[in-house]
Amino acid sequence: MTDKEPSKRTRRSSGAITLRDVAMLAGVAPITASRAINTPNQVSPDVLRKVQEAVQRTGYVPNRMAGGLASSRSKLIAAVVPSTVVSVFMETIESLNGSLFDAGYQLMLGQSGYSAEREELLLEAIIGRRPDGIFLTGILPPGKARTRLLASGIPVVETWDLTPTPIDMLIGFSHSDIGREVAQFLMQKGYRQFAIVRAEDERADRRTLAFQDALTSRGFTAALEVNVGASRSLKSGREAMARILKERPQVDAVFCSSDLLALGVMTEARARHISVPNDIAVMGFGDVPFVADMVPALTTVRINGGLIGSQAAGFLIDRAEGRPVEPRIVDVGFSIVERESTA
Amino acid sequence: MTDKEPSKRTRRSSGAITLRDVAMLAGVAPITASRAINTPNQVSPDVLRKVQEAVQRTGYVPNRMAGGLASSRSKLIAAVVPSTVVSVFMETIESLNGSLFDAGYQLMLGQSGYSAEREELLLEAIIGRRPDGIFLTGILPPGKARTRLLASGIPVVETWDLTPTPIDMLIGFSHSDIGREVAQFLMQKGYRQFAIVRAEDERADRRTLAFQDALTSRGFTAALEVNVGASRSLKSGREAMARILKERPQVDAVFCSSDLLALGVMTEARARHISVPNDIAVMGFGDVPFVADMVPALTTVRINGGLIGSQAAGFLIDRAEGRPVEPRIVDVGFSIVERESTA
DNA sequence: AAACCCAATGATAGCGCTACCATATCAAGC
DNA sequence: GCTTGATATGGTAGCGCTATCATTGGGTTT
Repeated sequence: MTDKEPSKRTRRSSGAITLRDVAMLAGVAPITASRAINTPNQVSPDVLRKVQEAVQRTGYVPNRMAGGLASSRSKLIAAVVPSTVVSVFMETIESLNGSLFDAGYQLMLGQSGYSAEREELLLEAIIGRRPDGIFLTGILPPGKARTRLLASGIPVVETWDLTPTPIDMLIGFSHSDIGREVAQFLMQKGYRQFAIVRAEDERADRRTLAFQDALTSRGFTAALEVNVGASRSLKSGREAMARILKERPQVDAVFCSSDLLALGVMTEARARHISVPNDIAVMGFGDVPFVADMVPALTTVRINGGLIGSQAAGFLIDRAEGRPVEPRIVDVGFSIVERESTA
Repeated sequence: MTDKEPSKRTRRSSGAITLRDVAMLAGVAPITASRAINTPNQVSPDVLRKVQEAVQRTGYVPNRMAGGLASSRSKLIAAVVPSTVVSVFMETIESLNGSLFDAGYQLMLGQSGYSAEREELLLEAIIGRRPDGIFLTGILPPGKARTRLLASGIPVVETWDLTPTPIDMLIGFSHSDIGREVAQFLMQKGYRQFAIVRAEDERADRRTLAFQDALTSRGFTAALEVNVGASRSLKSGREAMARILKERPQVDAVFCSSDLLALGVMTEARARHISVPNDIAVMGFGDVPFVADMVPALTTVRINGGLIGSQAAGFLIDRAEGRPVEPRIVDVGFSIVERESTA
């Protein structure tokens, strides 16, 4: 019970093994132990061995908070995803996380889509961690958040969209192009009367607009537009289909804002013994894994979400390590996957 | 170009506004500014106002790495989720993240399910951040990782399962109970010949075992078991159904390891003009949002994933803030949601 | 042989914050 | 008046690590 005995765990110290302990055990200075761990080719084989042994023996795990503070490099990347469980983004996040992990970075998750006040808190929480980069699902419109982010100086990738004025870096695709090309695809297939089922969402706006433009500029009647609001559920797809059949029964092709909505449209059609694609064609957006194997298999727009994630990781890591990224805007494009729901 | 001018951004310093800057502007000591920000009721109204003004004017955001290092409290929680995109867990993660955020904690994401070597690296990465708690999707079997985690002293919640020997805290439900109750439910409905479609997964094992036990103990023939391996896709559900129809066409009820597999089974049935539930009943597991609105609507086992997440957040926060958690094992149960796919 | 270089190691001084202890002030209690 | 105690503020010393600048002791070079 003497004070001499250094009883480790005080209120101040966490009591965990530190670099100092390892260095002592290995008989070298702390800084040398640090080098042995972080830049092993800067130390002699002998020192390396001794330090590695000490690490093994003690179970030492470097404290990344301390390291980050000292080096101003947190090795953390923050990702902001919408709060609605949209599995389309999962592929991206997974691939992002995987690529980051391989490079020794960790992912911190933030959810957007609540109140403006919470959005502000989220930004604060993110900046407070001093991440080496920020991944945004979508693009950030001008406003306080954007200004704040810009001021923070942290590298940012916006994704899933294209704009000539990104905050910093951008990896996405053109929603207008999608709207136009889907319209062209359907017209070319011989469909004449269109409907569009869409969520309340700025990107869906642009797809819709381009879709309509392509239609009317070729002399077609504008598509019947059904806005399902915030809910992107299968159920809203069914309800939308019911409305389409009531308001404009002659419709022969429906373009949906998401695969789930398309699934709802097909479900409602089936419930009413309307054949897809014989009576009506259906297209989705997203190409979630299971739509390929449904009956009928869904024709949809495929986005390579994994590519967006890994590419974003690459950009963010490059910037974090001081390498410039050029060009900063990448269009990963999209593809129309033709299956059975369009004949 | 004089050295006198403190040109801020050196290689050493990040150049960002620090607490010191804020304190100077407010005319108080750094420690007082710290209190004004973190424990405002410990300072006078006058000081509070001055500090808040200074924070506003400078756009100061506290550096959480520095704070964490000084206080040994990172306000970080690490969550480990399986790498396969399984949307069942998303609800949990979202709710976990939301609850944590409200309490001022951030979520760090780690993906498991790769190699053992990567698992080790993941654990290292997590411990290196000194999180105040760790959330595990599933339970951790005895082994190096478990030992390591235990040794780290970090509070851990395991979830989605029940075991009498958790690492620390546990929030889950009994897979055996599910297998048994589903069997009882189906038997009581009058079904006689069963099949079970399952993924290669230890938890599915236990559901299957209990399902079979319940069957045979009541004198029924054991269910035909189709193991779809690691792939939980709709496609494997279809293939499984094809096998069932070939190997044991008299089957009148199929219990699936996931809703997606059930969807596959129903899809294959429909493709072959076999009616669900008239010719064959189908049950899923998970109750993902859209299965309620399909035709026929899927009877399934519902897990309250959101509850698991918020409950876990509560536990972790309590422990992080020094409050004991008792009891440490919580069974959140499950419910069988009866819909149209079982008549 | 003097000058130089380079690889390996170490000492020092922070990074930006908070725990801990010290001090100052003032009202209440006797 | 003097102790007591509560409240408000400040000083100091780290948290565990790395940037930066020495220092050492061989080799090379001409």
